[in-house]
Amino acid sequence: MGRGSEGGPVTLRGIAERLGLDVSTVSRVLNGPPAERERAASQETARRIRRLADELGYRPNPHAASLRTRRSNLIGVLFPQLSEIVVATIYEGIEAEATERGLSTFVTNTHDDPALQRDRIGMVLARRVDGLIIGDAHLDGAALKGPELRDVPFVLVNRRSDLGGVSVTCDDRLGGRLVAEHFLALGHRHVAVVAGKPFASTGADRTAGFTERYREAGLPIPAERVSDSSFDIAGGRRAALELLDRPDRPSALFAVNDFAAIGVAGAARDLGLTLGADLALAGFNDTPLAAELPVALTSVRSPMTEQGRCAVRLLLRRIAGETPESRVLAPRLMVRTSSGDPVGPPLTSA
Amino acid sequence: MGRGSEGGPVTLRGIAERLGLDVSTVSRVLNGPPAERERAASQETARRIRRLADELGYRPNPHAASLRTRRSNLIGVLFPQLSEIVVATIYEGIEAEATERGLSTFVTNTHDDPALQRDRIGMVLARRVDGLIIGDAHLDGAALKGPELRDVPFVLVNRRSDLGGVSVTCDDRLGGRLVAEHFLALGHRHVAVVAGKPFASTGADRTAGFTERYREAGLPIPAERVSDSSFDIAGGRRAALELLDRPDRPSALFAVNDFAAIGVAGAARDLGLTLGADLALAGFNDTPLAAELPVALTSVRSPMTEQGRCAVRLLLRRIAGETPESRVLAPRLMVRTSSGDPVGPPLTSA
DNA sequence: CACGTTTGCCCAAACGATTGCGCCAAACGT
DNA sequence: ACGTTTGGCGCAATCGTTTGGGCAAACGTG
Repeated sequence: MGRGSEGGPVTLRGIAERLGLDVSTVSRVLNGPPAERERAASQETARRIRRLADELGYRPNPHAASLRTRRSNLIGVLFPQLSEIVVATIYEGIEAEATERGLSTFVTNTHDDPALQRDRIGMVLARRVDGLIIGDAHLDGAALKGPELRDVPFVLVNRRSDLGGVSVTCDDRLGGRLVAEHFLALGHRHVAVVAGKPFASTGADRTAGFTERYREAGLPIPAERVSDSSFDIAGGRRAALELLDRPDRPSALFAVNDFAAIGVAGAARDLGLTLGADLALAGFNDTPLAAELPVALTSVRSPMTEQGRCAVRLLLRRIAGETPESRVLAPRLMVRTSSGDPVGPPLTSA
Repeated sequence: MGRGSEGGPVTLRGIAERLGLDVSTVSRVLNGPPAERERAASQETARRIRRLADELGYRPNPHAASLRTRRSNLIGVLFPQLSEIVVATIYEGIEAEATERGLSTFVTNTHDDPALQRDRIGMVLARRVDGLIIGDAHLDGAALKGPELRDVPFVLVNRRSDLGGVSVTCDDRLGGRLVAEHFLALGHRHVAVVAGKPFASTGADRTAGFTERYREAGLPIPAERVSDSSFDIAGGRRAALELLDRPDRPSALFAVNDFAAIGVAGAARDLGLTLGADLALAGFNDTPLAAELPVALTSVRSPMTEQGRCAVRLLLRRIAGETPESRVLAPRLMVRTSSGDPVGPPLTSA
């Protein structure tokens, strides 16, 4: 960018002047909607414009355009923590789809702190984004109620909210059921859940699906067998110690997240339990790590990149004024060594 | 944003009109540099302006400002892949520091593909960023030579380039030496390296530091004991199989990255080797995972968040026209179970 | 040949801020 | 009493686009 061998800056005006044309003509040819690009000038003129623009390396100034059109082609993306691989992977999908569609993204971490959530929403709105993708929603939708979001399109991703709003999520409830089904088939009667944070629909729904299925099988899971936790290794470890270090130890454990599951695995090892033999374990998300762990981890695969891409597509439709349906993507159970062999006859009541 | 109970849009002009003032006055009071904020209006007027701005929820339009000032307060950030935790963590540092300083970031993945790198540099420049943080540099600096970067400030992070340019990195060479030192102290004569991609200074320098130290100790490492790899689990596994599945198996292995190390661990397991006993292993980056693995991984801790923050600070100085020194942050060796006990007398020639 | 209709362009007004300059009145110095 | 500051503002140009109107010439039609 800069000036093209003098003759004025490389802007529409610069080009227009060199060519003895008006900026409007140049604008229409270079940046106009396809229809206008054709009709705006003669073949010959259009060619000259495009050639010069090319030579000078013209790039439309997005600030000027946004100022005029009130459209920034920018979207804001909120996540609790980008260094979590699940989140990072979803974001990769978002970024890929956004780039393909000519959008740029601002992404920011809110650490699940409601104050930060509001704050960052304010920041991205101040940047005049066209819409938001919210990946850190809490079930109560606290940060979503603010007046700022009244008339800005947004979609939720990964986590839904009880407040409603367009969202794209994995079918977490079904994912939980799949694990329950698997454990039931293996004959596990006493099971427990490392449930994640209660404000996150991911953990809550996975837990709900799992317990629901066990209830249906006539084996309701007592409350003390469901332990909240953070979604990281340390959280899984803590919860596991609580659940496992007691006489009536469950024979199978469902961690709603692979990292929590890794923590569980660590705790199990510390307690002298062998995964797959003394304890069946399943995680969620089928992180690249899962299959590579010393004892390969049974996990529910959820389409993360696709979730991100989908969120962008839905957001674009929202921006266009539509109100698309929320999307729920199908999970798939990946059975591996950690869930071990049957410990008894199948308990599936179906 | 919108209109504040009618009376015009919430812009400087809107506010000025309601107050019977000129936009310039309002601008200076609200957005001017601290010095002007004081002198621009009387205490009383300033108060009225600020009150109304507050009531209406005024937010300066960044597009308008950028158009005028040619300063966008935007920076572009390039990384190979954000779903890699090392990268994601560095980015967290960048994002935090940037936000604190009123900057927003565009971050994008280039997958170490030179074509994509150029492409994305073009994209962020088209967005008129004030500067770039480049986290995907190749040693040959291929993507850095383009004319686009001639007059845009940038700093490298994580990886340096042979072309020079301001960078902030971990002292990777020293990190490699630390591991070598450790292995030597444990008496390992036959060692090997999972070296990462040769175009990344991280892997190259860590490998160089390691081999250098062994050479100094009079135990040069033959070339076939240094195996290139990708930085992920699969890469580590492949390289490890190549290095370990042979009669003259090394007794210690240095993987230049924790994920590669995890891959190595997997391969070792498959070969029936016990980490810490049959094979000493060290990784790099001290990922949160390292300490939590079934066999806790010895790893070199590198200050990742700090690297990100530092990059932003350096970039700001570059933008201000200075030419700060590159920074090299100190690594620290975290010894854990995976490197095991001594296998012989110390070999340290020092 | 008169009369619509394209074609091919130009005019000019936005969009919302920033900033050098100028102006007027009151306060001040001598 | 008369310049000179200084405080407190306003004027107006500018950044680079977009876009609804025009307007003349060329063209098609009857």
